[in-house]
Amino acid sequence: MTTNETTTRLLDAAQKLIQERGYNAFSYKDLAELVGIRTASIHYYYPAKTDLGHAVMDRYLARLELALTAIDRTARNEKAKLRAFIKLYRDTETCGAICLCGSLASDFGTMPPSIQKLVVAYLDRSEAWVVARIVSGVAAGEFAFAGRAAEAAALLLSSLQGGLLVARARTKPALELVQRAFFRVLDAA
Amino acid sequence: MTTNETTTRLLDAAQKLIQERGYNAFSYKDLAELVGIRTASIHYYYPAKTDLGHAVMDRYLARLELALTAIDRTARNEKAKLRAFIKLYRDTETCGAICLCGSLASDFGTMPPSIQKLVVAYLDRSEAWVVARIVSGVAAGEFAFAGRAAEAAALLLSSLQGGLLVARARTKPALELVQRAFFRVLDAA
DNA sequence: TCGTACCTACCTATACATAGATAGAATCGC
DNA sequence: GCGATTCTATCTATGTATAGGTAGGTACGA
Repeated sequence: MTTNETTTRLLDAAQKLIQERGYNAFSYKDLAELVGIRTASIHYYYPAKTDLGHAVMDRYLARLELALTAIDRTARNEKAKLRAFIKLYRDTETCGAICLCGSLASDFGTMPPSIQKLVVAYLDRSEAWVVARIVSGVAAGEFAFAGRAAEAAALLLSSLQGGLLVARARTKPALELVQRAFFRVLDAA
Repeated sequence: MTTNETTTRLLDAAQKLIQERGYNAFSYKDLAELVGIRTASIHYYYPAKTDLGHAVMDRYLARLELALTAIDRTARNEKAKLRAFIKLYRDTETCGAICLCGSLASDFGTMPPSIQKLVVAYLDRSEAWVVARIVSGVAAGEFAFAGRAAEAAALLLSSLQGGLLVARARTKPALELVQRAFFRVLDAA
């Protein structure tokens, strides 16, 4: 197997494990079994577990950027953009997973600072993007929302993260309801 | 020390550790150091770690019931009740902690079924209570909210759980904004 | 003197990690 | 173009720390 293939499979499997079980609840053994190599071989690519966690989060952040760019390019208005953003979370919900960032945020205190920074960056970036969409949507007369954009953005981000958490525990979707209620906020004066 | 004192201190410390680090990220050693006894002594009270987790969550659920009863008794209207409910989470936020239930939900897949059931019970109970408050508030003409109560309840619960997660990672309060935005939903027609 | 509340000492399993080996691919000097 | 060398990707074997858990002992108050 080439380095590239193996690292991709390692990152994929690690991300899956973190989202399903949490960073502190998976071991190199679990990961090795999933990928089909020995634990020692994982250390060849990622000397320490934190290196692996860092790489997973790094890629996740890069993918967020790609996704936001794609949404900005294709969606025809701000509401459609926000809907597409929410869809990213709803797809995660369908898999019975939570957001990688939410999972790491929940283990936040036990994470090395380098990973903490990436988690914060992910949240900050998401929030800034949502705020921009709302501000722009209000300016365009698309939303009647009269409050501060930061309020609505905090509500959306929090409820998406929390919605995944709640939905997984109860094996009952939450984000459809969350989405509906959220757009009421924006549409109401 | 009496059994009662020690169990209380064990439960307090365990809850703190779960809320701050997560169930899989604390050990009997950590707990023993916090309480000032030996790890073996913890086994005297809680033979297995799952017994301890179960007991912590059990108490948390009982306390929720007490809190809801107290709120129902003292708050003068539905809006005040919801505000008091949110205050429970805002107090947690102040401590830099997340909800015990949210922490366990994040480790959900690795938890024994007996604890999973308690987590689900906590969420179900909270949701049912919030739904009842909204329905009642709408009936009393206190809220203009025209949607399904389940929508707003899902939004509130999710955003409270997620808000704690997000706030802790960024050491920047989120629930005040969440609260403001949430009441816009109820107050808008 | 009996049970409660703790202790010391220990066990087994597993975690992350390192050392050193090897088969095969790639590269370099001549 | 070919042998020597070096690199890649993986292995086995092992180390060290820590996890949860057990066995059996002890001090002390009712």
